[in-house]
Amino acid sequence: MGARVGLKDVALRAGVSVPTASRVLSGVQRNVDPELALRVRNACEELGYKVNAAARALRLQSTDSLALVVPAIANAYFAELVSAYSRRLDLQGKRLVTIDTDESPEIERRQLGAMDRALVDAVLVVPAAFERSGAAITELARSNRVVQVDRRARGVEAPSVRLDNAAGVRLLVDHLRARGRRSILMVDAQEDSSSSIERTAAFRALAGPGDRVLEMPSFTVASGIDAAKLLLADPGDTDAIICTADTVALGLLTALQHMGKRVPDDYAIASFDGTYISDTAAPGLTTLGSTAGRMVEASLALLEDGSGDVVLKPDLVVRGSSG
Amino acid sequence: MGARVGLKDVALRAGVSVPTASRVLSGVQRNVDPELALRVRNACEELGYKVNAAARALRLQSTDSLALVVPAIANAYFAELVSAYSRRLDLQGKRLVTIDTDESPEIERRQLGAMDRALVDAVLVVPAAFERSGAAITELARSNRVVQVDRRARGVEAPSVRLDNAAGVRLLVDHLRARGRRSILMVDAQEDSSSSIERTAAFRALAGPGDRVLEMPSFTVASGIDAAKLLLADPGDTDAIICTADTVALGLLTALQHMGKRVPDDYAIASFDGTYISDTAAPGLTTLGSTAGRMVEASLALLEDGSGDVVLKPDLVVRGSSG
DNA sequence: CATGGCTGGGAAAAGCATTTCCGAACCTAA
DNA sequence: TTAGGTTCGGAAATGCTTTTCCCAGCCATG
Repeated sequence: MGARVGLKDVALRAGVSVPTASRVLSGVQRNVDPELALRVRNACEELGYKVNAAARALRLQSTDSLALVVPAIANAYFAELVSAYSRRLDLQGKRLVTIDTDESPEIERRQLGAMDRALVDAVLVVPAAFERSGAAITELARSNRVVQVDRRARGVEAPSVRLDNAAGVRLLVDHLRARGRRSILMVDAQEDSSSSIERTAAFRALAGPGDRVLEMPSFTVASGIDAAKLLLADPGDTDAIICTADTVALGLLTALQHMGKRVPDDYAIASFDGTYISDTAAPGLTTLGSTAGRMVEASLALLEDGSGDVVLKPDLVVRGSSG
Repeated sequence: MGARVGLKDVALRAGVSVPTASRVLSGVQRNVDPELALRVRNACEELGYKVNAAARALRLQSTDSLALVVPAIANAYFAELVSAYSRRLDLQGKRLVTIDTDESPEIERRQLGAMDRALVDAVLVVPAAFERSGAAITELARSNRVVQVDRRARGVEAPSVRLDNAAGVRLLVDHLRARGRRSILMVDAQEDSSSSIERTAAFRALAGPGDRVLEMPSFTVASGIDAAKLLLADPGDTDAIICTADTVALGLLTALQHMGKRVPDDYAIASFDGTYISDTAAPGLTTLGSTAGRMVEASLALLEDGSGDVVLKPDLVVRGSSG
């Protein structure tokens, strides 16, 4: 709405030159008479002037915003990641724009393709798939700074921050075995993602004869409920469960309880993300600690200094679900 | 990274003029020789050309993206709203950027202030607070198209889409009373928001002597758990509970069950949002049906045609939690 | 052969803010 | 009074794409 007002309109109204008005508004190359500065600011107010972000971005080759591309905002783990970035960047006076790819490499490709260096200064991306996300990310990395967060994609040069998933699996498996569990079921989802690939591979490497893996379609509470039904339909010797996401663990936990099973007595449960869910479930979920804060810091540092991968060591948070 | 390649570099390499290259890439004002078009496209490929979004936005006065400003992405209700918009706009070839204000009018003000017409074509905003969000939204509406979604702010002219909260409250209260419940507790949060104001007001207008309202700080599972503790510390005659958010209802439901109460026998529970949570909880939560889809459609229609408010009629979805 | 109708090229403007260059004006200190 | 410093204004360049204007070819049809 409204007649577009440009900086020259402001300058005209304030009775100053355009360079002077610009000096007043956008920092300082030279001192400006406070009287003139006031007139400029008043003129802005009266005319409702807002700097044109596109023109500014074009000239400055920078916006003060970063993009965060996540596969599923409805997953509590990513929602917490978004919040962590958002709060952190707000403190720096930067903005975060979040984009949801719905775990689809096609949507991801379209979104990344539209995101060149002009709209955001950098892109933090959680690749949807290990195999099929690489091309679009590599392409984007030609024209923009990119950091892969939490997951990565094959063949991409852009730096990454991620959890040491193998170490995480080891921590959980060792913990459950130390609690006397003999037969562990890993409930995973989104098996195309790098984190799932790493976790299931690590689990299989450690697994004994009674251990098995169950793949679900998505990281949702509903998947957890379905997993509980599948488990009880074919219980085997299973006495412990590792979920690769808190949302799945929550569904599994409540479904098992409603089907008359006791946790941790009948089934010990442990999970990966350390979201609010693990704290609020009853009993509390044994998980790996939340890495959101460290991921945020590490990825922002990578944006500054450049290359290399950061692999975060997990730590174990023991709660009631594992006995 | 890489030397910036502009359209003129592409034109040079393809051996055509800049206008011709532009014609090939960005639609059609005139027919172009297929042979030339191919040369242009090859040149783009070889040079890794990406159109500069800032320059394009500056010239065209439009980007193909909308902003959605939500108060708390971690709230399942808003997460589902984000997903719904995201999928819907992807079909139209548009992009959605999501911004989280953490329920803070200050963060909201900063974010909205930076969002002028150049970066996004329109802004869909869920105002954090009824009283304190108005100024920033009105200001933004001077230079950009704005629609208020789900909540609204006092004194803002921008059109809005929202639920008929009074009707929703009536539906839930009547349902619980029809099930024989005499004494209803409404558990609310984020009381500064317009939806909370409307819901609590409608509830108080219908309330009898045994009915009461409990205000919690946030729409989280943790708040639901805390509410359960508060309730059991002062049970009164309460035999039914209305939660103004599914996340709160989930925490409340599981906490009550773990404290030895039966749902719906001891407490009937009903909730507002119709998120996946209401489906997956056990027992299922009686709620109002999800309005995400209708909100998305109505708000996008408002962006096209202009003004007026849309108030959506709620419908009741009965599940096990209310008996 | 001539007139239209296409299509491509070159030049240029528009979109808007930022920044530099230089000249003009003014003030202070020697 | 003069040399030196400070500050503002005007003009112009830069960032890049899109679009218009007009001219020059080329083919086809009358």
